[in-house]
Amino acid sequence: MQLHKDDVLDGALTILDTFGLADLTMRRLATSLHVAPGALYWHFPNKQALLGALADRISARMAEPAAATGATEQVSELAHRLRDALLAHRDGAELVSASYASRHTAGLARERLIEAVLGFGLRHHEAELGGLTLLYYVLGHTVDEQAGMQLDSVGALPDGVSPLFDTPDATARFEFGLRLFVGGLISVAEPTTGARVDAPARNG
Amino acid sequence: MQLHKDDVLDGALTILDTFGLADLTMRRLATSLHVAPGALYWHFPNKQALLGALADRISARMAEPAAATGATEQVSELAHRLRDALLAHRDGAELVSASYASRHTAGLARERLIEAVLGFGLRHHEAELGGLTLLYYVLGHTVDEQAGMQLDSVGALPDGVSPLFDTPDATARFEFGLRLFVGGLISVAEPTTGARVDAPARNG
DNA sequence: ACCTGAACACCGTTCAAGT
DNA sequence: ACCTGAACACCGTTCAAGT
Repeated sequence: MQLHKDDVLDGALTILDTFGLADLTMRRLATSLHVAPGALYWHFPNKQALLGALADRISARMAEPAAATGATEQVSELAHRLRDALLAHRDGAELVSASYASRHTAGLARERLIEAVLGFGLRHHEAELGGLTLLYYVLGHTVDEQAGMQLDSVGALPDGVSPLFDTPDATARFEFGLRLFVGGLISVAEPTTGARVDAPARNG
Repeated sequence: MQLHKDDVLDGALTILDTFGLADLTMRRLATSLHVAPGALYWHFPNKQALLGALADRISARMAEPAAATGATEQVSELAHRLRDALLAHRDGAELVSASYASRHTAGLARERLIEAVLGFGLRHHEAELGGLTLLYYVLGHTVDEQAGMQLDSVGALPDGVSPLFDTPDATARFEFGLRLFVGGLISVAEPTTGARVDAPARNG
């Protein structure tokens, strides 16, 4: 049986979900696929590239543009979609975050977020920066949230004290940052002196 | 000659600046200090703790509260101070970011940022979330910026094409995110219907 | 084209034993 | 109290050689 790129990624995702990112090693992955470690290097040039491809798979649902109509709703929809995608896999946030930092990702989420930010009436250049800012927020928040879950589940925290990471309001906390971001976008979008459709006036 | 915690951190910082985070290994560090690898484990329980202490040293200048008077100015001052501290050492952003994620840091920057956000009139709980949001932004942006610098200097990019990371306007890009954030803080701080001193009205 | 075998040059961590 | 020696159980990557 021939080994394909997708088989490798399937195996990698299984190890990730079962044992976590620290245990996702080339040797372990090779063993689980019943091949020699060197075999993986025919399909991927190195481990970073493999992890990047895995990050892209985890972020796959970011390929679709936002369905909502308003700019605020689109931003919110995409941010939630990304967070949900990251939370769907053990260490998903850490993996995708690291892949973005090392530039071994296609950057689907980034593209989509920038598109949505464009809906606030910013120019290209500023929408790019705004989209990146949102990406940093979603990744940072979700890495933190997921790290907290791990600590909780491993019992590293004193009994009953999950100070920041009670799962009930993790979503509410996430949404606060989203409102903050949207408020910022609105304030940055409108020209210093009035004259925009639905947005309030700002003083310099 | 006795080995002290601070000697270990000095050595670690030298390796970090000279060779980067990937080459900062316990064995290499031990060699540079003329001790056996095991010696390090008398001073630090494990590598993560050592890196956390190093992150705290890099962030040391965040101990001092902001000197500026306005809330906006304080946030800006602290954000710049943190970014500057991270950029002062090779892979500084990556190291501090990882240490925050793994909770092996004292969280000086976090505390200071939350304090400054409090100046916008938010309640405790919201100021904490706002401070974290700002922390995510500064870390995310600076990791990205520093990673770009690395790629540039290693010549991994086609000649003359430093698409996002021309050092000239990296600071300007950073400040755009800051304005975005401050705008968001203002919009979140003011009660839904008018009645705040210097801030504009928002429609729900 | 795709993979194995075997090596190269490393890791972090532990722990008895020394001083 | 502080450190060495030596081991344990791993890593990522390369590459001649096989099919």
